[in-house]
Amino acid sequence: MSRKLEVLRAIVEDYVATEEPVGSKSLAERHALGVSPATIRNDMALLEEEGFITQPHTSAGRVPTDKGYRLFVDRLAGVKPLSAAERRAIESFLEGAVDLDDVIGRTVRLLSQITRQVAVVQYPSLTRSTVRHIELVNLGTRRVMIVLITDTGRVEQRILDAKAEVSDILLGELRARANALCVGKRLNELPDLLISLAPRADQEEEVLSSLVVSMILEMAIEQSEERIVLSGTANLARLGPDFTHSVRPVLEALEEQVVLLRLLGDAAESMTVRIGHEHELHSLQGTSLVATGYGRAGEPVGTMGILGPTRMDYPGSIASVRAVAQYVGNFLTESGS
Amino acid sequence: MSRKLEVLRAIVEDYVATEEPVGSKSLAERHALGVSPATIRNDMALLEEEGFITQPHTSAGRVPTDKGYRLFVDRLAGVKPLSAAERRAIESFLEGAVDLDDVIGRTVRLLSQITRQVAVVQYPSLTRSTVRHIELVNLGTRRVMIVLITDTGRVEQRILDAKAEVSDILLGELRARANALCVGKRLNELPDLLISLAPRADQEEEVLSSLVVSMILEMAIEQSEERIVLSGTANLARLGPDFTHSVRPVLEALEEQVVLLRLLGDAAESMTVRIGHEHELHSLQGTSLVATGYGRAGEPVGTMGILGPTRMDYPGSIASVRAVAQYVGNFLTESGS
DNA sequence: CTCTGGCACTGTCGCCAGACGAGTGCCAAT
DNA sequence: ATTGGCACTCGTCTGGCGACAGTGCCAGAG
Repeated sequence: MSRKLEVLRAIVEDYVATEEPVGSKSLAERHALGVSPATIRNDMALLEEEGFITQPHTSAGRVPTDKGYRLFVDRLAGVKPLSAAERRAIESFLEGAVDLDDVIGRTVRLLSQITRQVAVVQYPSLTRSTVRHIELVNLGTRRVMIVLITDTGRVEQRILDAKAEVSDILLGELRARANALCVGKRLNELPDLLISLAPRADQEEEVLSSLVVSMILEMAIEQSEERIVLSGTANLARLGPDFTHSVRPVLEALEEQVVLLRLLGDAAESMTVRIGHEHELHSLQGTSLVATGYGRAGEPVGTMGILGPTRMDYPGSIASVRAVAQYVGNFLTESGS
Repeated sequence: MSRKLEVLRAIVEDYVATEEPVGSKSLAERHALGVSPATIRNDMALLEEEGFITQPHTSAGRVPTDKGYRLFVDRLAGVKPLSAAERRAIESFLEGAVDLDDVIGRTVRLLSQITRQVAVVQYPSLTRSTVRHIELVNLGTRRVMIVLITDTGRVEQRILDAKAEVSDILLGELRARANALCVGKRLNELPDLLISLAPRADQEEEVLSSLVVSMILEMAIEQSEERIVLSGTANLARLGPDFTHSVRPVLEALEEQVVLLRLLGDAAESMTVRIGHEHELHSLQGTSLVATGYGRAGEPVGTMGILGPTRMDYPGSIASVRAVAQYVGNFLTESGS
């Protein structure tokens, strides 16, 4: 690898470590590059011309630009092995998890702890998972509870206000048919399948079943229920006083579920790193996202990742996110089928 | 009311409004106290002796102490009527809420919006509400789903790993008996009631029912499931740069469910205001809590409130929290029974 | 006894000038 | 292509200075 790139890597590493602009002299000292500061200065001048680094003001050290970070993660970042403590934490954090909420909660906390950044975890997406069971419960007083259980352990329920009293027998029939039709199918197939449930001679049943069907569809489709949880927002405040003015917009953005969905939405299956201005939202300019899908091998059901300052430890973050995602994926697959 | 107290009120109001230490002169100008600055200075000296106000440094204006705020909320704070916009927001924010999660989510967002502080809402406590329905669902492959529905709309579910295949008939019997026994009862009565479910001649049923019973009890008792949600943490960053150093510990504290539970735990039924050092946790020293119970009249099922800097608009916050709590309480009562 | 106007005192904040130092860019030499 | 040297640039730190806001105290008036 050319020395110029070696210098860029050194700059990124030092800057991430010290959080201060790095100059040619300290660079020559801390890294065994085998050349003098003057030579490094020449390389740095070139790197600056090409837009990989800048100086905040004349006569200060250099700081990587977003473009510089991009090159770094694409071509220069090696894999950083996890520490023993991290590995241990990952292997034990799911012990004793009782339900899906618990699993997701533990995951997001773990991620924020080991990366010391804001962690973001999307619940297993309803549309990508399959139906394990549909339950209809007669609550009396003209109310029916509908429960939808997916193979990823997610349980969604609604209470339906039927217009008339509901007969248990009728409900049982409906339940049986709904399950026969839907179990094992993906949620996004439901609309087509459920059509055949609707037409039926009996008047009473007609009303009820169409209500039930529409409610199930609502549950399956409604994207707003694509929940995302986050943790570790306190880590944002750690970013030195220079970040203080920008922490508010970031926090505000993070409170919008929609923004989070968009944030993770494009981050498809494989490891995705989005740096600074690569975000659409410009309140997230100073931050980077490291995210990946999780779930069955090659068939992710959701996305998780971390969000931190562009000046972050990419190799470490990538390693952590990947390891956690893999572990959770295995866990869901094992316990889920 | 003595003029001294009038002065204290004026100081609190001005300080909350301007966020700057308030001096005798501006005080005399902005408030029609009918006396000269010199007189006010005398009163202020007394107030300072008694510990209600301090000056940050010798020649600066006065700032209320925690004790001063305490006196203010106890004896001086009038009721501030809600603005028309607030009233409108409160009356419409629950329209179209689909389930309990949704209700709580909307509530916490509303509260943080209108008070511009961090809002905290506790889910209806399981132990205080009553059972509406218990459902047992045979999932096949030796699994049984247990669903517990309360009158507040909360739905709790667990999946039970029965040791053997489960017969539907058996499960139906168990379901019927469990419901006959528990519906309408409070969750904390369940332990006593469920004892009678356990002893039974049949061997197979014996095993299953004891498993089910213990699971139901776990659901009813487990306090860790007393979930609390919060919103509006971005508002913490609004608190000027002087607060910047203290925002991190606060955020950290807020991420601990346990802390939140303790925070709201003591805030019983009626309106509670906890100011600064009155918190046990000293990372919350600079903050105040305004909280109240909500639920059926005189029989709260949960707590909600807001957390902000001690320097906050108490009358406004109290009015908002009270109004929202009342509205949510009504909503739950109406739709819940 | 209470209130008021006057006055001296004190600490903070903003401003400016000067010293310092880190770091650069360029150039001539190897 | 690399290196040492050197002049130059700017940002940061420091100390001093004056303006300012607000106080405490005191003597006098109602």
